[in-house]
Amino acid sequence: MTVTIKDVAKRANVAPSTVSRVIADSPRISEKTKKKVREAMKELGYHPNFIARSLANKSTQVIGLVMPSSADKAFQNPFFPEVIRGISKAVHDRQYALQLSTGETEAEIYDGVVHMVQGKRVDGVILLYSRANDKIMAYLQKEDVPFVVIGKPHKKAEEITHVDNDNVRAAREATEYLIELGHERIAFVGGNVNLIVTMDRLRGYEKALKSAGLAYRKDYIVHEEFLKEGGQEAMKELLSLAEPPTALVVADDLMALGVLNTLAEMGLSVPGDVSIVSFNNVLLSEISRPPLTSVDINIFQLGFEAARNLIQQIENPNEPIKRIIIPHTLVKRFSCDYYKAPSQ
Amino acid sequence: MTVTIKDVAKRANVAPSTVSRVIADSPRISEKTKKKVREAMKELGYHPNFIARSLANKSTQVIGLVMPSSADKAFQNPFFPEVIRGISKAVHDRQYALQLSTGETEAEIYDGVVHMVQGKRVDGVILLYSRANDKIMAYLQKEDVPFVVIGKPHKKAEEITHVDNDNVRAAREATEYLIELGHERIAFVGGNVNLIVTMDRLRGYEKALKSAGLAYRKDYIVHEEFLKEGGQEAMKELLSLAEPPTALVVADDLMALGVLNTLAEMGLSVPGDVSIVSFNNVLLSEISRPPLTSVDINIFQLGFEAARNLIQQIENPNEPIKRIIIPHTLVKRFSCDYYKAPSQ
DNA sequence: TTGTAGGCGTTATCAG
DNA sequence: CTGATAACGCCTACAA
Repeated sequence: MTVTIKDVAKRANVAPSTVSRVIADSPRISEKTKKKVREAMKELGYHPNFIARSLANKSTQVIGLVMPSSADKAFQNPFFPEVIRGISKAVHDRQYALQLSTGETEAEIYDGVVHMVQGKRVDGVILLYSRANDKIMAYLQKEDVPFVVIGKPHKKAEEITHVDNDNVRAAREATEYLIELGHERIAFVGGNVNLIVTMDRLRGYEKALKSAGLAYRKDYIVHEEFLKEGGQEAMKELLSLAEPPTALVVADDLMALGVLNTLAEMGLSVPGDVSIVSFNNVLLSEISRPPLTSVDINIFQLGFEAARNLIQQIENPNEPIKRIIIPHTLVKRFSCDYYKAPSQ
Repeated sequence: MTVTIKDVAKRANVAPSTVSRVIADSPRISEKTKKKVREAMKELGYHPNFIARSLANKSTQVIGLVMPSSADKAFQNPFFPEVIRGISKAVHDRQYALQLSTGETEAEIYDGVVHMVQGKRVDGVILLYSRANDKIMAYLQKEDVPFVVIGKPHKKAEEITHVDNDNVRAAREATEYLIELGHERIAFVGGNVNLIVTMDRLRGYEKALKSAGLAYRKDYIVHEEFLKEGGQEAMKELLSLAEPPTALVVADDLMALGVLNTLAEMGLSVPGDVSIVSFNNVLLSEISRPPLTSVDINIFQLGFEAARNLIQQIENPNEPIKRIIIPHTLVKRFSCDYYKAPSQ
């Protein structure tokens, strides 16, 4: 039925092993036979069987991708298509394939990962998120599976290859930008508290306040997820304080969109009444109203480097642990303005 | 190194084939030996090797997913995470894995698909989009690979299993809703003209106009992609007509978001000056300003059914061709209002 | 009910 | 430079 290496071998009057070598483009085969074999392959319409190769090789040329729980609204974040685009790019040239984790709940996803790892379906794994006490990460580490995480591991970051932004600095700079504009009452609107990226950005925000000599107020820190039902409450509370903030540092663009709309509903204008700076600089930030000032974290690059380094790690077992920091830049649009003292 | 079926066999004092049968839960093995073998598996930490199984079986339990070109902004559409969520759900229970097509350009993606099909890496394929003259679809058909498309195939739809909405009807109903509100000057803002879904929705729009006795005007049809640089131009032109439309049927929520912002920039209010109804009802439509009236097309279900049917097709070779229509419903929010004659 | 043996399509190790 | 031959880990007749 399917044409195999043997058929090609017969057709070209050589041994199967020779055909195999031609496929691998071994330098120890004469150009003449190579040509002969290649012709036979063409004529028969031969295509190597990856599965058989994998079995013999103990290498699948497949990389597993682990997304956060799809039950989570975070799944809808445009961050993911974009990292995947980067990963896909890096992976395509080197002939690797991508396999996606499946399942809705955390438990299901965990099982899925165990399955694809134990079943030897993948050579390595990329974790597309990083949060505190992640079972999957612990598992991968225990099993000594090649993997890289996008984001900073919660613990033992120096033992795990990861690709990240300097989120502390990014957040500090974003906050400093607002300070430069004259704002003194700046609030922080974070996402899921378990995500390391949230923690880091919060720390950067803190640092900026501190070095500017501004007070760090607990009531200025909000961690609701604005995309959830009723998530607007915390936002409303924040702006009903006796001394409401005049500027917000928002965890990411999708959340910023939610914030933008809550503000509009409350009759507050951006950047007129409140300035906003957010993160990620996805498509959304351009087409929002007003277009968002956002920290571009080079999502594509995050994915690209993660994949590139994972492949290196797979192909070279004693590749050292690495920490790769992708640069960021503040993209100024129209969601920030100078602080204006309220006209009494 | 790795523990195989043989190791388990020795440990349990049975033949490898017996172990194999236990894995498959063959009814022709006594409960007693089953238990014995299972204990041995546990003790040794055995996990079946999927690759080896695939080779022997000629079945990989993997489904390939083909996304549109990631060079395309369409890639950022929240439609995709959501279909994938549905697919993932359907696939997880039945122990199938998902493989993603890689590559940026169309040519790269085509190559990728050929690779994964010829390399026997997948048992079947789901096409996550449908457009006119798609090389990939033609290829899959020619090679007789089990596949299903999400959306309606351009040609020979009766020969290809597909999962779709009745987009013609959906668009007609959406348009009729605007007509009921008193609108007579209704424009259509479509996405990529090559996508079948765009064509169908345009047809539905046309039908609604026709049966309401309203004129179908060419200058009311716009097909720019609003997410592109300069895509707002067509929009502006549309609204600068001598008789500008008072309502818009917009291809999908993401585009609607862009339209919303272009309108705001032009100083037009929604739904005050212009009413908008769009499609897909993704998260975005809830958090946009105003929240969008949108046709819910049950994206999750589209993915779920596609996967379910593909698996049936894979496991039962003479499964008939099917056309599955997922129901839709108009979700009314705040982007539509009654037509108000302009105060002279 | 269970064991034996051959095969799935490649690659790798030896010879030559 | 090329050819046998034995794996890779599992499945499935066919036997027993």
